[in-house]
Amino acid sequence: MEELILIDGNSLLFKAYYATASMGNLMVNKDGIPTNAVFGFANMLQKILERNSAYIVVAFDYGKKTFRNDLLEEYKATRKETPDELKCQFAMVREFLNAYQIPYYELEGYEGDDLIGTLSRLGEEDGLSVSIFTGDKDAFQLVSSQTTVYRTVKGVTQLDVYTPETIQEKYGLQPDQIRDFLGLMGDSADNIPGIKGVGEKTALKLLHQYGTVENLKEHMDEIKGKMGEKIRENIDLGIQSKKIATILRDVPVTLDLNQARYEGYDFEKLKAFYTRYDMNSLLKKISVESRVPQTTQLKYEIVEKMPPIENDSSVLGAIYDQNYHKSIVLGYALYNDHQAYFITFENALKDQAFLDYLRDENYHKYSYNIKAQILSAKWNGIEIKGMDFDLQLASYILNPSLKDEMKYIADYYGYTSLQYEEEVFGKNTKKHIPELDLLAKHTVSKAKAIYDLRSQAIEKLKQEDQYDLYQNLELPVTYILADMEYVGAKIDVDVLKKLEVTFDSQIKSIEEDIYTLAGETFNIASPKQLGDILFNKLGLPNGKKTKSGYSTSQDILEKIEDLHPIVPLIQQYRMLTKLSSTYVKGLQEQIFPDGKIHTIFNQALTQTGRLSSIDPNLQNIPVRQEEGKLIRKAFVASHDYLVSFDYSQIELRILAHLAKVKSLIDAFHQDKDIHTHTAALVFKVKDEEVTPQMRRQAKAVNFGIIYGMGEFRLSKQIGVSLSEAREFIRRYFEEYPEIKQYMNHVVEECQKQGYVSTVLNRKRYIPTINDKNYMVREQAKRFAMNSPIQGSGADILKLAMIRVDQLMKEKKLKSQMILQVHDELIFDVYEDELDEMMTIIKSSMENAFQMAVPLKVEGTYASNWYDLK
DNA sequence: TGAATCACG
DNA sequence: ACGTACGTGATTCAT
Repeated sequence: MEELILIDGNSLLFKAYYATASMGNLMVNKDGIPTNAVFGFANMLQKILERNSAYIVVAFDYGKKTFRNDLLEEYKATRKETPDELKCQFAMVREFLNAYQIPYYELEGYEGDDLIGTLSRLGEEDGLSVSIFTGDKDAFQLVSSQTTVYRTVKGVTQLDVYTPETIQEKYGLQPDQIRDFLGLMGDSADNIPGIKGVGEKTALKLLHQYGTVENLKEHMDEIKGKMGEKIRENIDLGIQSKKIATILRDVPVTLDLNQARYEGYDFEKLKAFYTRYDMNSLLKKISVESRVPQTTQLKYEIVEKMPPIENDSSVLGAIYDQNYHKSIVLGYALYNDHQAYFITFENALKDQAFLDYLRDENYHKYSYNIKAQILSAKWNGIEIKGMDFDLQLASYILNPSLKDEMKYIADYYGYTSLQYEEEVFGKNTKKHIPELDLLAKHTVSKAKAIYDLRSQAIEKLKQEDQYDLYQNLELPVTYILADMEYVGAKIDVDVLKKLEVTFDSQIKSIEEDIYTLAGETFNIASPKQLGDILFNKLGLPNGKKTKSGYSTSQDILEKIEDLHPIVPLIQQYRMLTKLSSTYVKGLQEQIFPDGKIHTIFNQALTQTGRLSSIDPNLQNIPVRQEEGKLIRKAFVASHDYLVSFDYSQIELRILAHLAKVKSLIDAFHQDKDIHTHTAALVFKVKDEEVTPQMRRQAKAVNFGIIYGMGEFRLSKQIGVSLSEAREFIRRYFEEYPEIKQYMNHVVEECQKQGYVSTVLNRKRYIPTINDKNYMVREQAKRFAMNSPIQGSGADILKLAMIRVDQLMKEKKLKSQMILQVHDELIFDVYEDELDEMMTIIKSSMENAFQMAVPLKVEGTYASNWYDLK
């Protein structure tokens, strides 16, 4: 069925305007003309056009007076005057639509709603499926089996879908009862009275019983009590309000389908428009699009048995749950230049030829998030080999800020025919398995996108000199991570159970003490209630950081911990509940039937190239305090020993290398304690004369420098005055002048080329580096200074992982790498391989990357993680 | 859904 | 005058 798109121009323009205007600074072009509403509207239109619909029309209101004012004089009387900044954009949007060659209708005395009501009726009669885009609830009354309403939720970026089913679900009403609903409730924005005292809840109750306002009038004498009185008094207002809320469907407009057919924009006109109004992101989009051939209708087949696959293809499993270790796989899509199929998972399992194909590494397979593909298949009994192109990883390397969704990724390459996952699967409570046809179409579309975009991605990687990083670093790492996740970390659940008992009894006892000291019981976990007790009731000096009340965070509590015995108790309570809920209880819930925890390492998320770990996060298991560290006793070897190696001071070494800091490089070559060395320089004393206090302060600066810290933060961190901190930093840069030079240089580089890069040419784009806002700009500078350091650290550990893995394979060792924690690798090792593993890991890590300073590692083995120190 | 808090490197 | 150190994830409360 062909689709007719109807857009409520006024409604969307208003929404787009207020969505961004409320944030303070209005977007304007270089002549100072406000453009925010049209920009929002244009963005939304581009998204709508991705649906490749046949027909499209935009409707506008026209004239101040409509028939509704005849019914009710005060209709919309309380509306504030439209701001001038928006008024001028109504003309602008018409200009925009002309460039897009999209017709718009307006008719004196009618609102856009009424035009849409009429056009949707005409569209339905012509056998079209109709989609209405608006910000108003009123349009729900137009919904039918043929007509769907898409309503903007937040700003104009997100859309809620309304079908007869969703309206039934949400309100328990038929679409045409929406008129009665609005009539009864009234609408303060439009100044429609409704029946006083009847709100959403009551209106729905009445309609569920009486169906319409008119029928309610018939039966209103049956209604008892105050409610009955009110209804009898005001029923005529209700009936009139309904009339006003009713969208007309027979205004004198005609729908000329030939005129409404969308045949693409006028490139030159649109380019001129975007240029004039400084809408550069949109301009870029159409410039890219115009080079991409228009996608033709996707042809594919849903098969019960996969035909023989002749060429390299993209293969994509539809993984339903976010956690692919536990998820079902709904089916597989396969796409190459002359084959396009979808097979359900059930049928795939029975299709021996297809299983053989998947297992055959000689067939190259392209995909998206290979690790998830391999593991979801593996847990469900299917082996995949030869999957050697990953669009997710390639795109992440090209730009780590890209959102991890195929739709967005494809858009980045100017390939715009995909749908959002949410559109297909729904979200939150509405998440569901779509019908086979829809699922197949969506999955095959994505497989096609992978296939079509592969050469573009590879080309771009080569162009950016990042192909090596992708092919020889990230891709090997993804297979290693897949193995690590699948092997998992063995847990001794008894350790956790015992800790749970201990912690919970301590929590209980502390809880009682806190209530006694406070003189009342309250929710200690509620910062709001806690703040009230501490700062109002007990009158403690509030290190008051008002945003939505008092801050009760650790650093505030530390300042007042000696002033009242309740404070240390709260600190204890915080620590113990954190440990109990996040770790002791949380980890137990994550143990698989094999007695292990299988985390997911996200390889395409961080802005710097680090991994992240989720479900559960095994990169933040407590270690700094003894109580928390006990959790680590639960992580045990599944073979004989756990082995851990970590880099010593890797980020400072990288800084020394990148900035060519002579004094630092020398110190590292002499294997000096780097914080002591720094302290000696800054305080101008001999190494032996450095006090612990001096070393502590120097350490804070060393770290702070890596993060781009300012004097304010330093003074707070080490407890000195602002001027002392300033002097400290001055001395620091005096001793390490290359660091200052380097930092300036990185920032300048970033300002010039828009990104910073690591030792392996991993890039991070920082578009705010030239922002007009001081704060934003300063933050961008800190990103620029820190990212090459943190990112190079990530590069180096990944190199080490590849080296270790390769050596282990060469020597056919059965021990396994299981975890990575940013500068540390953890292995599950067999006793008879222990010595060899210790040697291999140490040398692999130390020799992972050649720098002006040596890389130093420290390693230990033990039977559990706690004893690895 | 977002803010506050706190766990890690 | 302003606001103040990088990168993450999980839990809880409150809207």
